[in-house]
Amino acid sequence: MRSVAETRRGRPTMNDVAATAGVALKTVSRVVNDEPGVNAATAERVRQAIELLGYRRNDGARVLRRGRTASIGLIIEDVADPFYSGLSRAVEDVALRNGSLVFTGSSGEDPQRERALVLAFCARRVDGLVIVPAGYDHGYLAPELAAGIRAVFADRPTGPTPETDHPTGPAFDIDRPTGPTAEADRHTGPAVEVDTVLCDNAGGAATGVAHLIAHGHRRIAFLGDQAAIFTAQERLRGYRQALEAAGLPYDPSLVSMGVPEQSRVSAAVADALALGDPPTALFTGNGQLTVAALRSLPTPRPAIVGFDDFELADLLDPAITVVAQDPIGLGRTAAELLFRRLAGENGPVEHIQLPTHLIPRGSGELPPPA
Amino acid sequence: MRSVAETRRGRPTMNDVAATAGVALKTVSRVVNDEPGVNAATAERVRQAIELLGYRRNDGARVLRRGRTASIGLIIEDVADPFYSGLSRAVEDVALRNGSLVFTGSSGEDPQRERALVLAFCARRVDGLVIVPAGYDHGYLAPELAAGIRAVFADRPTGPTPETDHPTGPAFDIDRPTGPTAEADRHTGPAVEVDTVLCDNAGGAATGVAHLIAHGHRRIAFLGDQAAIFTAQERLRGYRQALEAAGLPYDPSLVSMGVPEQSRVSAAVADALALGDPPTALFTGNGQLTVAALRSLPTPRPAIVGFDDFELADLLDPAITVVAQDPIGLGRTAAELLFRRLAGENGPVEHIQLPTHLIPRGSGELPPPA
DNA sequence: GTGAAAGCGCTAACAG
DNA sequence: CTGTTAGCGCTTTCAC
Repeated sequence: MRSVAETRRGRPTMNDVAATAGVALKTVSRVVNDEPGVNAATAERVRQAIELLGYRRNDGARVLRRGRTASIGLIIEDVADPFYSGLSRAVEDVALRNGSLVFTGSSGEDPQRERALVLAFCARRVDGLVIVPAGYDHGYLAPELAAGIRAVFADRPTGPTPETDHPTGPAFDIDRPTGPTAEADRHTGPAVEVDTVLCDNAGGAATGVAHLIAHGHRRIAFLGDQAAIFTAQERLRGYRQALEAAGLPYDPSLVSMGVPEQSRVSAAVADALALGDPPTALFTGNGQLTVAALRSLPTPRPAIVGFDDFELADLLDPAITVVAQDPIGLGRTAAELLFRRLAGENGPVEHIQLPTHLIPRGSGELPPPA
Repeated sequence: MRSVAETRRGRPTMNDVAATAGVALKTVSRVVNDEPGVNAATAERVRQAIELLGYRRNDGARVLRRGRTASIGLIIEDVADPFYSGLSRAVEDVALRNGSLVFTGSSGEDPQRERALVLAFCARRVDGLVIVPAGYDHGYLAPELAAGIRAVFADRPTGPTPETDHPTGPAFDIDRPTGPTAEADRHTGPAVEVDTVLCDNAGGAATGVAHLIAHGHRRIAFLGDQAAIFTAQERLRGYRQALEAAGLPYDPSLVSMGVPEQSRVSAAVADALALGDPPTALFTGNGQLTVAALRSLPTPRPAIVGFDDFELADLLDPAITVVAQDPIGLGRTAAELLFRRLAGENGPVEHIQLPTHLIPRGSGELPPPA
């Protein structure tokens, strides 16, 4: 046995500390982990050796022995998106409160990358996962779940895409079917049953559209995210529900689904306004789309209501009426559910839905042009 | 030796796979790691066993054996702040490209939490760290650095705060000395020498203030973040440089440093405008402060230039002139430097400075009232 | 109170 | 091409 850490390369180990303090390995372990049953003087000697050597416990080795890693994985679409960064922060806070560290990864709406990240996290033996899924097929999760890794889906569910239930019909801008979400991602593995925390996408969108209808609009354009994304589908569904409830026809030429890029949005807006019977109001399906639409619309802008609140919505002129969801609540709820599961709560699978609320600020209360 | 995984609790191990496939442990290891020198048929048999058992390599054990964890830690102030979320995403992308995973933690400007997070990451034996420091004293890092963990500081440096070199004097709003950054955080440990990537805070602020001066302003208020924060100090320094270069006096009653909360900012703005000789223009020290100031200022707003670009700055009326820094560039540069270090590049400590640039949009070109 | 031995799941270094 | 042995740094079990 080597006497002092100097001899070794790399970090000092418990063995080094033990040798320096002149005690057995196990005693060091007891001190490091605050286990009872160590003589105060001995403990002090050990602490000095720890200080001297700059020893720090190797949690990797500890984990290997104990099983639990005290870390969770978080997969979102993009940390840089304010919606997900709020969610992230909430998850992180809950994790910290539960003594857990967080691995974060951005899928960028790519199911392959989502899968790779999840599996990488699982290989690190995270205790659990909070996933905002990019794809629908999570068969790859089955062995992990079977092995005891807990997962909670946030913002979007897993399972068969409801897409086919709500055909969007021809749109005034063609959706790109080439997005990464579109390929090879339908039911190729066993379905997984997991806890889910969503917000009321359809209800929120219906509320927003009904608000425009209440202010006299009868032709309302809908600008949505890629049709393959669950929330985009649900919000479109809400739009249709609101129209139907008001006895208004559904006109596919008023609907555009696709990537939330400025160029696409500008084109979609231009196309809509060029229609023979143009819309007098616009409902946008998420924060990015709202902002992009604002950049595209001629001034004075027509009436607009957006899904998602965003910073400065209140400072624009007119201020922007939005259907706000609660990304922090979403993250917190999902993470808390995860930690309850990890703590041993083994009830049936939960599906939680969070409410949205309309914030009237001006842009949604504009009347149609006379 | 147990024959099949069924007998065991938890996940199957290489041993289980070996038993199932009827080969030795090492052969499984070779297959799992794509090492050469395995008979195709044998490899296939192993792969089938892997599939059958749902085996997934335990990277924790692998790490224990190999030393490198293929993970890095990222400590920022708050993921939910757009500046840091952009930086995060950039770090994450570089890490992914280098086959590494990212632990993320938000310090919330609390040096204690920063320290706790860093040490937790180190206990997990991350290979390296990208740190946006909340405090100045990083003596606690010394043993980790000595043990071979590499660290790069981003956005802010370590070491003695330059605060005393640039006294702010009395301010029109009193800075809260109670912030977590203020306490017990000065030079209590050995100084550490680490790579640093900053942006040109002083130069950027000077450019912004000079821009206002060029448009005829002679009394310009400065609204900064907490005086203990490096970037806040540097930007104030730039403000003073610009005044000096223009032969304008420095008037402490025009300067307010403190937390970027709406209530404080509103009070600061009100106080400034209530002065006998009020400012005709405002320079704000970061994105949060700019937004809070916009909410506080009477309309029509006086001239304003903000440090940091922000979404929708171009959509306000007038659009907001800003000194833009590049959070993505900051994150990318820091992460790339870190991975170069991890790859063995052992040159002298680097201190990289990234440029800022002025984006004139209208608010900074307003003349003083006649 | 303290310690010795075994082993978590894997890879490195050698055999065969 | 395949297998055996040792041991990464720690915790667990049980003996002293």
